[in-house]
Amino acid sequence: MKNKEVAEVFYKVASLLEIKGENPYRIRAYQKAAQTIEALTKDIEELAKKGQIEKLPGIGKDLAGKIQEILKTGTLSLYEELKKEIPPVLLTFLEIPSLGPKKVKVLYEKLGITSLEELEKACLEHKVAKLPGFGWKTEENIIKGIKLFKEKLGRRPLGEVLPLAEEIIRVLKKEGVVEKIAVAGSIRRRKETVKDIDLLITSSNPEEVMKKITELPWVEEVIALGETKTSVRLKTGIQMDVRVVESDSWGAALAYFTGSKAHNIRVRELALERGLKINEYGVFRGETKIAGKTEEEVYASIGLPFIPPEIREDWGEIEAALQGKLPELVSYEDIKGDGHVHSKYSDGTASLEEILLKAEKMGLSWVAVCDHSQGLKVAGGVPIEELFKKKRQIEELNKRSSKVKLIFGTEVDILSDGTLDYPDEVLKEIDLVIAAIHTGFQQDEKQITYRIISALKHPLVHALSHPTGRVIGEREPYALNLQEVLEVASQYSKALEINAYYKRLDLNDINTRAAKEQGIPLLIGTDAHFIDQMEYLPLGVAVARRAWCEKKDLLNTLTYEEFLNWLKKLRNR
DNA sequence: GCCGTTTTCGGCCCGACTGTTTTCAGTCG
Repeated sequence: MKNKEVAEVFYKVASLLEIKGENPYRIRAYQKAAQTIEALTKDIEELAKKGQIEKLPGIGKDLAGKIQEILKTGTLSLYEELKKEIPPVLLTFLEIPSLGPKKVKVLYEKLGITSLEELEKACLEHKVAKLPGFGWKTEENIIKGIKLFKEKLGRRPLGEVLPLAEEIIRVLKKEGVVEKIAVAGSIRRRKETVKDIDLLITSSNPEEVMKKITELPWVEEVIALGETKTSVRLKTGIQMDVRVVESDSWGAALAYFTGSKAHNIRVRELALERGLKINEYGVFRGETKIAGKTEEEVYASIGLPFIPPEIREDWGEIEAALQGKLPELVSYEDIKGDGHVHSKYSDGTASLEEILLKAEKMGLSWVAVCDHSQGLKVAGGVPIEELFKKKRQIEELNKRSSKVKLIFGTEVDILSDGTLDYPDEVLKEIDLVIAAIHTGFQQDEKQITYRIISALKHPLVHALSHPTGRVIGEREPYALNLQEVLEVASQYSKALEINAYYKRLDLNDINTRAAKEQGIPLLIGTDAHFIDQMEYLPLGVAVARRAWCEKKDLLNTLTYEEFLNWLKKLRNR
């Protein structure tokens, strides 16, 4: 899949054109195309071969040609030309808060700055403040911005920020100054990483709310303080933006601040076609406000059904909504089991009893205990004799437990030659066999793909755990031909895991959607090594929802008996 | 650079806040 590479070139071209001061709509065209390509569930090379790229939204003759060029030559002549004009290091400047394309251009042209160090030095020597459009305040902000950038305070995993946002909401509710309060932005859309916390509030006393916000114990610094909008930086480094609106505008504001930007643009364009104007205050025909109190009302005003936040990405939801073909997304309430947790038998910290108890508290009816296999010594892989002790203990516990059942499973290691870490006569005694790669990450694409495909074809294997091996912000996916893996999984009806651990979320949203489109069964597993990590289950559901999954797409929605049946039937195929 | 039952040219989403200027550009979401 070259999709990511092609999108990356377009994003960079867009940014370079921005610094150059090009036509903003031309820039948007590149950004829009990059987004479209990034979100494709099909291989761009395949589409190109079939001559179908020009059918993609926002991609015309010119961009189609440029995609062909990238696929053919590995780069783009326009991009190479632009790099000669504008040093690509300036692209990193754009990530510094308070610096945008216009200011970066001035810094480069007037002071010849081409590195972060030079920029910092120029600020300290007060050369920057003297530039047109700059001042001492801007200079200060750039110095601060460089510091933040160096600390790499970019996007954080959702699983890290969501609990903080929820805690802040709890505290504000307790203070009693807010009427309605909700989180918006990419957190509400449940994107796997988020840049900031967006809070939306209604209150009869906005000033009081703003004051309370700036006084919260998590706040490090106040960035902006206005009548309806306040931005603060929290001690963890993340930014929080708060908007206070009239309750009459709640729905319009919530829709507006939930985004995504691309989704909002499409919604507004639709509104314009219908002679309406949408902003964060409401939907207007001329001067008359015709909607805004609820999100449902806002969507209805332009003839659309309510679109769930998780799929507001302009990945086809507008078209689906117009045709009445929106999916009925799976919900957390549909989930009956966790497909992958670890116990003390391997490197987990919880006993089987504790897992059972936790599952009951969470309202689950089954949990698959999939410990590591014998060879994975660093993760306390379970020797064969121990395995059967575990099996007996699970049977005992299941007899006594009526509400929750444990499933005897393993996360068997796929060895570097593609064979499995338990012999077949052992594997066939295990009710759920999930295969995974834990070693040899450096192997080339051919070998890793071969290993995974061999495992998927193995008649005793049910599923593949954390299929791409990525760890958010820490480790890239291993070299893998995912397209081939999907084809084999589909052909053999094997399940792919949505690993719900907050740093993995693997498969991710786009890949999950590709799997779903090929009819591949999906299994959410928290991969919990500590008992509380089972609470990451909703993050897995969020990935599934972002991938347009319905109840039928997830094995987790099956009852205990139904799931056991599925496991058995797969082996009898 | 894309796009089209008002169109093949002239549009292209919308507003808050800051900082630098004295009426608005730049940044951000």
